[in-house]
Amino acid sequence: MKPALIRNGEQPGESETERAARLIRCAGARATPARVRVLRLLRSAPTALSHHEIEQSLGDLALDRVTLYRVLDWLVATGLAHRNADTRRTFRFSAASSSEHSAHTHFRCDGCGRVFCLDAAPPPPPKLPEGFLLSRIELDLRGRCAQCAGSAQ
Amino acid sequence: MKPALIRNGEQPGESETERAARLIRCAGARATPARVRVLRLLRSAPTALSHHEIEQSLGDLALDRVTLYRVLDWLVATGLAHRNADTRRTFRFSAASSSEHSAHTHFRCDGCGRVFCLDAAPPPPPKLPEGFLLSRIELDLRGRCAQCAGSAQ
DNA sequence: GGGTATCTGCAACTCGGTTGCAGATACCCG
DNA sequence: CGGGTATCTGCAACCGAGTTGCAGATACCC
Ligand SMILES: [Mn+2]
Ligand SMILES: [Mn+2]
Ligand SMILES: [Zn+2]
Ligand SMILES: [Zn+2]
Repeated sequence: MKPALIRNGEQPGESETERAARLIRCAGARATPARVRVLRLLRSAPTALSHHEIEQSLGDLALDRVTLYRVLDWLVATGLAHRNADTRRTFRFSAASSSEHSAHTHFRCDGCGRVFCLDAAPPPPPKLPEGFLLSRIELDLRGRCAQCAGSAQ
Repeated sequence: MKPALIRNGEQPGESETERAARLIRCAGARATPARVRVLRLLRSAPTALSHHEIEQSLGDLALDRVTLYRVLDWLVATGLAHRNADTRRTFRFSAASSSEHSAHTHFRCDGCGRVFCLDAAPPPPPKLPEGFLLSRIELDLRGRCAQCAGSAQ
């Protein structure tokens, strides 16, 4: 609708869609509807989303299954998103935020498999065996989320 | 070969095989060769093992694929082993040791996917959102193991 | 607007894990 | 020690998440 006259850099007045498109072009790729929709969704999600949840959330705007996988892979490869396997061994994706890049705290629900990002203080880096290279510290809490703890056992 | 005269409790002179069999019977199940072999292997492994690695390690004593899955599931259900998904979304299994039951530190290699158990100090329990139930704290270090850091990038 | 490298959609595939069921066997009991 | 039975094993078929190859579409440079 509204023509995007902006080219680059922070734009306080831009919509979330415009912002997602700009981030994608800055990463050196075409701002296709598929990429824009997925990145916008990830950036507004409160928890890390699975491929299936993303498909659901896109509703009638849904992409082909494979295209969604490729979009997600590309977002991860460029660093615009993170990927990790949840307790049920499916990948979950979250938008990379500038504040979070080396340490992070997650709560993983053993009931529903969801992953919640918590703003807890990252633990101090420990000593590693000789030759090991550390790139990321994650504090991983496991148990049951409020919803799953409330219902059955 | 040697008849197992022991019934229960710690037995300093017993072999690793006898010890595994006793642990299984104490958990209320039959000490079948399949269970004994797998538990013995897990208890002697320095890292958490994948289903495939276990199959390989058993060599000519290998079980049916499905039986191995069921043995592993049973070990996890009784608490004799732990299961977690590695960075490549495959499950890895490790013997439960008495010293480790609520907090644990792992190093996950992004190169080969292996999981190393480290004896690092467990972080202090953080505060959770209302209604969340905590069962396990795990400090999760990610990067490259000595072997993978040594070779290609 | 047109040309082209990039992207999308479809079909077919791989891989880790699960389910159902019929035949084997560890262990309880005498 | 055997025999009976609940438990365990092996096979075949299945499932869902993720990947690959390729032909047709399209964002973006000009
Ligand atoms: Mn996160
Ligand atoms: Mn461990
Ligand atoms: Zn839950
Ligand atoms: Zn490695």
